[in-house]
Amino acid sequence: MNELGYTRPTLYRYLKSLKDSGFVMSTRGGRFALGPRVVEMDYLSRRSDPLIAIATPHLERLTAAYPCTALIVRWYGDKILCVASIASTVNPVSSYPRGRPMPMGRGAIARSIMAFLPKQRLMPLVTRYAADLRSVGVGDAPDDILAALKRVRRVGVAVAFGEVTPGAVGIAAPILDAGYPSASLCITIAGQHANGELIDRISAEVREAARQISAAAERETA
Amino acid sequence: MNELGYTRPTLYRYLKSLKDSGFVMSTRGGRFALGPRVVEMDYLSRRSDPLIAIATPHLERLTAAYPCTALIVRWYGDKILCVASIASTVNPVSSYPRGRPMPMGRGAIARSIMAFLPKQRLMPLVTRYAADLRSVGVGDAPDDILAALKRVRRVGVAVAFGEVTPGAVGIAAPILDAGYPSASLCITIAGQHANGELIDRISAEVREAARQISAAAERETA
DNA sequence: AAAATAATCTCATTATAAGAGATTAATAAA
DNA sequence: TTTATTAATCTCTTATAATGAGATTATTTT
Repeated sequence: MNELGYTRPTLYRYLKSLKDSGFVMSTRGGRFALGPRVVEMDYLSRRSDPLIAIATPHLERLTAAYPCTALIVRWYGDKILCVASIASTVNPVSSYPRGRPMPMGRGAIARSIMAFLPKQRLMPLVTRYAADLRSVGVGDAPDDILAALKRVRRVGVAVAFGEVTPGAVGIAAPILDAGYPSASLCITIAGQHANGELIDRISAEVREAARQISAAAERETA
Repeated sequence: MNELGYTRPTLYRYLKSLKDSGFVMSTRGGRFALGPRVVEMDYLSRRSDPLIAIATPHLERLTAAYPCTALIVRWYGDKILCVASIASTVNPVSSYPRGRPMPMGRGAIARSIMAFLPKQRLMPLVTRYAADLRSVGVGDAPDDILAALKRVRRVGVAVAFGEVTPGAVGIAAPILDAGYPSASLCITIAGQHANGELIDRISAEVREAARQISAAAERETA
């Protein structure tokens, strides 16, 4: 009542309706929690997402080849969200399970997507996240940032050192749908394992895997 | 329009509203899919569920000890749903990821819960799922079924051979909240590995783990 | 460039949700 | 066990918001 300003009978009906439809459930002590419908819907979402089906074998292959965490992160226009994640080790340096939001202004994933955005879509983001982008050393002026993103676009992968998780190196390449980024494939490795040669090798693999996923997804949804 | 009988402008608004709130997203070719909000909500649900937090170490311990799949299945009054699942092997005999509904009339999990239900809650289920219960050999008449459930209750675990997944043995014990079953802990092993001695050993572990989870959950939510 | 189709908007009507208050159930105190 | 207190649920009127017909604008297709 305090939070939403509705009266008792109204909230009673809301909660009853949400309970009856399974989106909310009541727990001990008159509390409420998200209900079974949420769990089922995410299951349906996972099962019906062609991107996850296509990408999973690649994530498995990459986590088998390197001690890393492999992620698929979807781009939803204004935010990015991990939708699939596999780790080689039980205690990975970086833990981004499905559903955990990722920052839009920092990290390899965000840059791998921004670098492939058309200028019109990109500029509002550069403005909005200017402080974040500056703080991680991408560039000070908008022109510097744009130049850095142009380099990412040319190379096809973005690399970030501890921008999202301290001590973790992220290597990400965009998954493109009709030329526009719809998601990103990212490999995260522990900073102490990382050296230039390893990063280059993983970068090449990530770029190629993202390319294959893009092509397969495009075939599927065409 | 065919499915729901609404007119075009109404469905346009529905879809727009669902898209704006992120529950639905549009995909290539004018199609729709479940959106980011669903994914985020399931993440919140996982993070805030004390049962999952408490049970996860037990699932990890059990999957490390035996080649099996360990599940936590929540009971929602009228249906049961897997909410947490860990497998020892990459290709487990039985695959029940989070969100996949489980049958209510068959299997160790269903029986482990039904056996601990008060008679008033139990009877409608026995009637509703009589055919299923009969088909898996629990009993023919309601009295036989009740007697079988009473045995489960005395022993504290339910064991089922290939009732849900052919070739899989399920061993389940209820997680009790204030004396009432709220979930079930289940270990699934491949039928060919199973022998009486192993099943007895796992049964004892499952019963004890479920007891510990119940006690810890009760302490948390009291 | 024109035609056809799909997407979005406007507005009057209708249906439905909101809140006030009453009633019933559940819990605590005597 | 009875009474007092609090919480949960229900009923009904009013006000609000959703609906669908049709118009308008955008997007493809020819």
